[in-house]
Amino acid sequence: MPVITLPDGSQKQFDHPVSIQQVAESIGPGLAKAALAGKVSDQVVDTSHVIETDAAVAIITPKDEEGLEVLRHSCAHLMAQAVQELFPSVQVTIGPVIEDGFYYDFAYERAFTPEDLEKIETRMHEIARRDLAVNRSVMSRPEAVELFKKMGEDYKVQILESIPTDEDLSFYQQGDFIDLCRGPHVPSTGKLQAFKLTKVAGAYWRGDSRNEMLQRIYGTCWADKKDLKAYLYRLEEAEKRDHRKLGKKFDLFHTQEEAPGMVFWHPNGWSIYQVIEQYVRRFQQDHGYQEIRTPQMVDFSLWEKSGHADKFGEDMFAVNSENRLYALKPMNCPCHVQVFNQGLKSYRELPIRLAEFGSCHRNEPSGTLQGLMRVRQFTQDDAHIFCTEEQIQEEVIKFINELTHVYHDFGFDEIITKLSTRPEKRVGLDADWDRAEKALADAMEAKGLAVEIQPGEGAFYGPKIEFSLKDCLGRVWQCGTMQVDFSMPGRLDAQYVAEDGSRQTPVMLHRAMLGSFERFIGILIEEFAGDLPPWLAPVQAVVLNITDSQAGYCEEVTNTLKNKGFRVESDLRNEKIGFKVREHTIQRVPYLLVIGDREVESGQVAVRSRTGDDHGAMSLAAFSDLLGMDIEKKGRKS
RNA sequence: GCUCAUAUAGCUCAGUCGGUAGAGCACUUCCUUGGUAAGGAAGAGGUCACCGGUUCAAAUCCGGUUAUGAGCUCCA
Repeated sequence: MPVITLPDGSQKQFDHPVSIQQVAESIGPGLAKAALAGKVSDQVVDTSHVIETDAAVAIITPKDEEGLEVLRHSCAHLMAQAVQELFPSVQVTIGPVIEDGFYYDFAYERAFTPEDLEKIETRMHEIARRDLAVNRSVMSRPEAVELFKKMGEDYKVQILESIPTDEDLSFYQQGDFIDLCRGPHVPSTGKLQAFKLTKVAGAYWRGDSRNEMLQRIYGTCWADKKDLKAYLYRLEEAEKRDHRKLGKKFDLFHTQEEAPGMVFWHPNGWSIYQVIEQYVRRFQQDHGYQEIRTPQMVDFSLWEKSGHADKFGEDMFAVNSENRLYALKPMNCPCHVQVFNQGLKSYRELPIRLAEFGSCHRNEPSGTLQGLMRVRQFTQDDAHIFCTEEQIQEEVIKFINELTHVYHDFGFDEIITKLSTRPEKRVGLDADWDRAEKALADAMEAKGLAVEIQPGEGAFYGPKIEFSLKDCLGRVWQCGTMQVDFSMPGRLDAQYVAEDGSRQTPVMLHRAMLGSFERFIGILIEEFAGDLPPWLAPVQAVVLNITDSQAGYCEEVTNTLKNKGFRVESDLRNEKIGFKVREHTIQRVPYLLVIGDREVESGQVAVRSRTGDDHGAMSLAAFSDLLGMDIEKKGRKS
């Protein structure tokens, strides 16, 4: 005789065991129709789940986050069923829910084409209209193995074999389609209405590149058609902010076939780059760093000594000259150790913080290149901090403070922070790894950051904190990093004289705030959709004349502002003012200064912003203050 | 690196059944001197990514290469 407690606190008593569906019906027909699943003591279950004892129960509908997940998961099954109906020889593997949708991996003798996707989607709608009941059943492992062997589903058999023998397995069947699945699922296929298949791509079986490649079909699924439409619209809008598109539109940079993964910066793009570099240079000077510059390429033996040749030798650009093998530096650390090694260092000097805007080359696999986000030549705002073990935590906390400040100046408040721990292939003693990981975790905790661990994702020489940002499509890119390294200083013979006169090996902290200028600028462009704040904008204001007669005054105004350090241009073309306003507005120039006879006479400028706001006529001094204040604010959202 | 897709004028794109390429914008010249998101006219501009094959004939069909895009793997 279960007593059901609902989320609003009300209770219902039943004199027999009840299913979630029955509970929903007892509340109302609308809810019964909308019910996708239930929640019993925080566990999501099918609507057919029967409750026998007192419990807290919630009915899950498409409006709930969990409901959406159930829909998406069921949609993956719906797709698998459609694919098997259309392509009977296909083998199904796995089909999980992802952000905004789902995918399912299939093994098939050929790749699916865009036309196949259309057919599959059409078939999915047909199956949904059949409104097949989705039934859960339980089998023992041997039964399940036999079933899938009979069906010729070799991949499913492999999955089953990796599940412990004693566990009972749940299955979901809709029509002729049956799949191994933990569930829960919608009660019937008719609940699936608003979905769309978005793309097909290859994916390795079990995520291992040594395995065969499967066909992965991605789809999206929503509570209703309105939400689906809104999602597709959001995607379209996001694509308009793509830094590669905006890079062309604003004439920032280009790449070309002769230099894959390397950037040709145009004047506008280089202006952004320079402003950022000067900002970071100044910031680091103010925070105890010394800037250095090290060679672009060094003898291969140094990379052998540092351990990089061993792990990344293939991915370095080699330069063979006069019978000597060099490598373009793929990173700056070994070079920084060389600078540290010059002269005898005392413990009194530590920490020593050496910074370099280091240009690096890495021969990244061709398929991984992506706009400015993943390139073969990039420049890091790199620095290495040589310190004692006792100083690690303080330095890490100092760095987190600095990074947060800098990101805030660029308008980023949402930083994804993760701790990556020891990988399988690594150098150094486990005891060192223990201490290094702890030092980073402790510093994160001290700064109130959630310590989310990515096991095995650390560098081969040490663990790291990763600071990541999202691009316009929500893809996460690592930017900042803080890495503890107990091994490289020793390998490269770095030493200092300790208090007791003994020689000690310093700890080296590798850190970058922005990561690479290329990636950071790419994200910056997408974050602001090209509307860069005035302190970063390549051109901060354009001075426009109405007719030729004001040309002289316009140039005077432009020069005055340039002399104050602003980035200002004049546009004296023989075009109508509306045309010029439109052009520079599209180019997202923060301010337009319009000058006609009225302004010449009063010695003022008429100020208009790129948002279309009319600031009216003002003196040049007043405009300088206005722009100056904007620049002072940086990217901060006021 | 792997799977799939794509590559036509500076940019965005069209190009049917295989018959030597087209639009808008941008560019150049001329007219226009106009007060806050497109004034008008004329002109120039392409070895259809590259290499090879099929064909009387290839932007178009086939193969390869390169680059780009999406996803996977990787990422010091």
